[in-house]
Amino acid sequence: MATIRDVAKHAGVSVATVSRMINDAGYVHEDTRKKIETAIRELRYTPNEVARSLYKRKSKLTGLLLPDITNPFFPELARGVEDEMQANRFRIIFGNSDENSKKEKEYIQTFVQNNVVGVIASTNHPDSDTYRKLEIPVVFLDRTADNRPSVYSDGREGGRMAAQEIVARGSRRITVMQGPGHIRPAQDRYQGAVEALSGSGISFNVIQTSSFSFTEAGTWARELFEKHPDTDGVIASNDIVATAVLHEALRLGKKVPEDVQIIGFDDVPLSSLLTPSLTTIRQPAYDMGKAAARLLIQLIENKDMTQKTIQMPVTFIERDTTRKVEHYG
Amino acid sequence: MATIRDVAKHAGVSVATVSRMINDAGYVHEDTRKKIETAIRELRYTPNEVARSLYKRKSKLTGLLLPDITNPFFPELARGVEDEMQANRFRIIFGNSDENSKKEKEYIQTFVQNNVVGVIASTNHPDSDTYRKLEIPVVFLDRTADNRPSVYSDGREGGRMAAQEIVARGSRRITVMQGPGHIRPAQDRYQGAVEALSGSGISFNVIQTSSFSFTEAGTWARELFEKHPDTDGVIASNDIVATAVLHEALRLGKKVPEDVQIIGFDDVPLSSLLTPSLTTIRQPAYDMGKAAARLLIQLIENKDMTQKTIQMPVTFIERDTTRKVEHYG
DNA sequence: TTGTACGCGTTATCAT
DNA sequence: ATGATAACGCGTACAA
Repeated sequence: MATIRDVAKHAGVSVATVSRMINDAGYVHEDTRKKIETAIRELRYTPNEVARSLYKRKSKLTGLLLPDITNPFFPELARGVEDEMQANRFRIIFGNSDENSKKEKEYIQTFVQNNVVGVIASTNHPDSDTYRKLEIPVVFLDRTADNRPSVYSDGREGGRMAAQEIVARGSRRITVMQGPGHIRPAQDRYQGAVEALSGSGISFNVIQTSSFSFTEAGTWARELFEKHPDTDGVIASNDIVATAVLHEALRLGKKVPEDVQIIGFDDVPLSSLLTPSLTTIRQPAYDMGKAAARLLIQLIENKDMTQKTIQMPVTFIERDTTRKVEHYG
Repeated sequence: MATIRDVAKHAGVSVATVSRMINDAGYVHEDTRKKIETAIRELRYTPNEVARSLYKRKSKLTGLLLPDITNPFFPELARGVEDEMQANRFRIIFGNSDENSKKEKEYIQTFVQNNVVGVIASTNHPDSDTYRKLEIPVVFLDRTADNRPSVYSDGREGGRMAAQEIVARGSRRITVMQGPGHIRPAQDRYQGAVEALSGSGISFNVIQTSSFSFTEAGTWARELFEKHPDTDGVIASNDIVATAVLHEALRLGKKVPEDVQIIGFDDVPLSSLLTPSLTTIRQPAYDMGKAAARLLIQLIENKDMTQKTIQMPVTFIERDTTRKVEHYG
């Protein structure tokens, strides 16, 4: 790899001049500029970002920490982040945390060891020292903490929405699937649903689940219909679980949505391709990712912002696992 | 951030001693070791990887370039890579290429500017200068190039398999969906299928598709049944397209697998959750990712390997979009 | 067993 | 308009 020295020698000037020209800081004569340009081209010189980073104590690197890229909600988020970063010439060091604090900590540590200028993280412990003590901007994505930069959607409202819509469509023996206890957004949705259901005076059952994995989802779906065979409405903690429930319901010969209605959460891409297609509460994942990246970049550049937390709207996506209503409410 | 200097001062020794202790290279007295350990703890010192990287001309950073993390096949790959890298304390700079050479080139360039020690890439142009001129090891993932390190599965054999299985199960008016022309694995599958079909003397139609996106998949599914309404067997270019075809077939009131059989490719996680669940040709994506990372790490450490290309087996996953047979062949 | 000093590739300061 | 040089934080000869 050619260095700035090589370029300087090749062009017959000093490294200082080359540096000035590259960063166009300070004067450099048109003629020397040309010479340097040629040298750069001929030697295929590109600045060493590591040396830059060492001197300036900041890089064009950014850290992205997500629970599990294998959960279909996160690729959308990640892509939104990446597109925005890429457009602004930032690069991303990526890691999966598995919602595990130790792993998070390790990642965050190596992020700072590599001089990243900012971090986007989806964590359940935004208030832990891991983040509190960080001297670079952090944006929490799909998670919140009071008064700290974050981009998330209103899970509670989403849960309420799901409950209202399923009740409005006639379900009366509802089962709510409560997502993993340690995952905040899952609990928000759950509470929203419970809130709305309690308010409406309709009784409901709860099935507790402990992960969002594809393989386990089937187990809970089976448990659901074993314990509560007369369920006529399921509010799932996300689309994966909803998909498993749908699959199981059909396997048991139930008609969806006639016998049982199902509402998911997230609106991951596959939801519309199921048969029947899945009614769900949509989070605008891609846009959330983009917004988070944009916010982080602003934080990196300005250091102070007025609008630090962005709550994105959730929307009811009516498809075929719920019945139609004319109008209600 | 504390530097090695701070630690040295705090412990009353020289930076060299601290360095030696950290990397345990050379002697260091037990007493001084203790003092240094305390200093490190108290100052919360962690080595600056950037300075390390600059001096050693190599980092613990690795580049991962995938077409689109939003395509459900890739998260599995990525996770495999990440798990293996993480276990070996390597970090990943991640980018989406969109199968676009310019983007690829930009990413690869910034990878080297950041001193990455190796690259894993899923590209259609492994022979381009972008990769040929790289001075660090590259492993091609889900793609191949003669004699260069790569991890992929036998798409051609997979295509053949799909054709044989669908024929063995009685389809006689088959439509093959030909994936995007510029994506190698898609063409391999296609050719494998065509090969087997031609060999069996069974006629077939072809529908050309130009991406693997969720949104467009539906369009081709519709086109398929408009142009070839009597199709009784579909070999899709991947599970996304297959899912769209399934969805469309059901929408048209066709019975699957009685009226039309469908075979996908990849075995992405959702396939088993569809109703009917999708018969497909499985690629062991997670393991492929792991294998690629393992191979890259060996390349980074050894520089010469005997076994440079790893072909993973594809397997026929019989589920419910195909009919049952007792035995055949 | 420990310390001094140089170099990794840049940028920025200060002369010239 | 340009050049010499210190500094960024670390690892390693080499000297002590």
